[in-house]
Order: sequence, then structure tokens, then C-alpha cells
Amino acid sequence: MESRIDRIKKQLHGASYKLTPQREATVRVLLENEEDHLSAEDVYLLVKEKAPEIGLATVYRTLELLTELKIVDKINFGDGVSRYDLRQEGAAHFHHHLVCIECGAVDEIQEDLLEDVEAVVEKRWNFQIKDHRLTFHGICWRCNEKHAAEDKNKE
Amino acid sequence: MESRIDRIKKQLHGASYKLTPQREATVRVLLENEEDHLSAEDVYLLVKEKAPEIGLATVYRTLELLTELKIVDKINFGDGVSRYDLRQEGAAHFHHHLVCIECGAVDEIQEDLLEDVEAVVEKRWNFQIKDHRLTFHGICWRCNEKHAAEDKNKE
DNA sequence: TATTAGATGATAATGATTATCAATAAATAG
DNA sequence: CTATTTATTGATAATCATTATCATCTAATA
Repeated sequence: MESRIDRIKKQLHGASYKLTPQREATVRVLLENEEDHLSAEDVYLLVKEKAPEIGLATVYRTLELLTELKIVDKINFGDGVSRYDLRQEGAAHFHHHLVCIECGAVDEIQEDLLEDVEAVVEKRWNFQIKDHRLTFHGICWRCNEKHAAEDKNKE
Repeated sequence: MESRIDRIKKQLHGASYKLTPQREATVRVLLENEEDHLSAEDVYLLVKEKAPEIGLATVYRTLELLTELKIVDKINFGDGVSRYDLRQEGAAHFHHHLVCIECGAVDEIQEDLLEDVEAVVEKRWNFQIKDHRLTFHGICWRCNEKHAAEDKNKE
């Protein structure tokens, strides 16, 4: 069976890049921390645990490379740092975020919500969609439940 | 008739802020350059034309204030700068972007594409949506037409 | 083995944004 | 009306994420 890392290796080779030990360590950190929306600094610290000799610049370079090859998505929640998410295989278009404006939590949705919307956009604006970003800002289920419990206590 | 700037003035007063000359100049620049996705630097240079004594820090402060009051949206297209868009009145949820990966153009869509999608998200994930960001990346109509013309020439 | 191109690590440079602080302006108290 | 407090501003220093530089190292090839 072909592992995820093997496939990434092939993608790099296809673009004539090598999977160096540093790049592999970086990819492994991303694989082990999916759904965590790590910043470059986060990745750096985690890689350092396994491979202390790695430099921050190399992590940045690797993340940039992976972004160019569309192996990771570089996303921005407006807090001043870029975050990097491994793409789910074959599911680039099924990955959205719910950002809670109360507690700051970021949840993910893995579901194609936009199929119909994309068809409209492509036709109406003659725009060939290659990718998209959809983020909702609001109040998450945890905060909603907390408020519901508080309201109950008041009665 | 109540002008747009009057309404913004009221919003500021409601939150006990004043519409100082510097703030007014900044808002006017935003009003006169809607759809342009100005960066803080852009706004600063435009304000300076009318009011040369204004400081960059004041522009940043004003934009931050307007963002907090949800008078403008602070958006990020991944090019390292934040951009500021005046909210269309009562249409916060009808404002999306098409970013062209070839020529870099950013077009706007003023249309509620997400009504159905939002209903699904609110119900299925118990998430109270307050706002959203939807951006499509792809190839714009201009580049599409250019390619079509080129293909025609080849024949 | 010598040579070359690619990659790395340390660190300096950059650039956007934020913090600081003295000077002003505006609001309020006396 | 003047004194006093408070908010706001402009200049600029500080911060922080990211990028560029450059000498060194590695791996592939001649």
C-alpha cells in the first residue's frame, strides 16, 4: 500500500524536488497534526523536537514549496500569522472553517457545500474556479451549549 | 436624506467615539474608492492628498476602529497586506471575491450565494453564523477571453 | 575524485503593524 | 470663563512574521 508520505514524495519528484530529511520531518509534523492549523512557528517547534538542527528558514521554505505544489493550503484567520493545512487527498474543495468569535476555536467541515454555488459562479461570471476559501465567523456549538446551560440556571 | 457618512457618524457616536476630521477624511477615502480593496498604505496616501498632516498610525487606528464596529471588513488575499472594504449597508452577507491567479485582478460579487449553505451549517453544526468570507481563486473572464482569442489566432 | 547544482542553517534585512509618548484638541467640572 | 481631565493625534521606536543573503554542506554527476 502506498502511504501518504510516499505520494507526497512522488509529487515532489514530479516537480524535480527531493524529499530531504528536513522536508520529510516537516511533512511528518503536518501529518501528525492535521486539523490543527499550525503556524510556521508551530511547525518549526514541533520539527525541532525530532530534528533539533533544523532552521526556521528551512521550515518556511518547505511550507512555501508545499504550498506551491498544492500539497498544503496556506490559510489566514486574520490573526497575523499564516497557517498551513495538509490538503485532504482529492478533497481540496471540501474543506471549510468555522471560527468562533467567542472562544477562538476553529472547527473544520469536510463537506462539499459549494457544488451548486460554484456552478453558478463559473457560468455567470465566466470564472474558472481552481480553488476556494470559505470561512464562517460566529458562535460555535460549545459556546452555544454553555449559554443554553447558563440560561437554564437562571430560571 | 441621511447620507452614508452621517450614518457612520451615528455608529461611532453610538459606541462613544467621535468622527474627528482625520477619521472623516479616512472614511471619505473609503467611500470614494469602494470596490478597490485598499490597503492601509493606500488609504494613507489618498488621505494625505486631502489632509497632508495626517499620520500613518492614525490611519491604522481608524481602520481598526472601523473594523471593530463592523463598518469595514478587513480582508486578506494572501499577499501580505490587509485590505479594507466598506460594508455595503445591510448586505454584509452578499459580498464575495474572485481572485484571478493569472493576472491578480480581484472582482467582487454582490449576490447572496450562501443562503442555503448557511442554513445547513447553522443546523448541522449548531453554529450561529455572524459573518463569512468566501473567496474563489481561479481564472477571470478577462484572462479566459484572452486565451480564447489566442486559440482562435492559432487556427 | 572533482565539479556542479541544490539545499540548508544562521542571521541580517524587510515590511506591515502595533506600542509608546509627548503634544493637541475637545469635553467637562468648578 | 478658566482649570482639569480625557480622548486623539503625529512622530517614531519597537515588534513580529516573513524573506533574502551567503557561506557551508550534501548529493548527484562527470
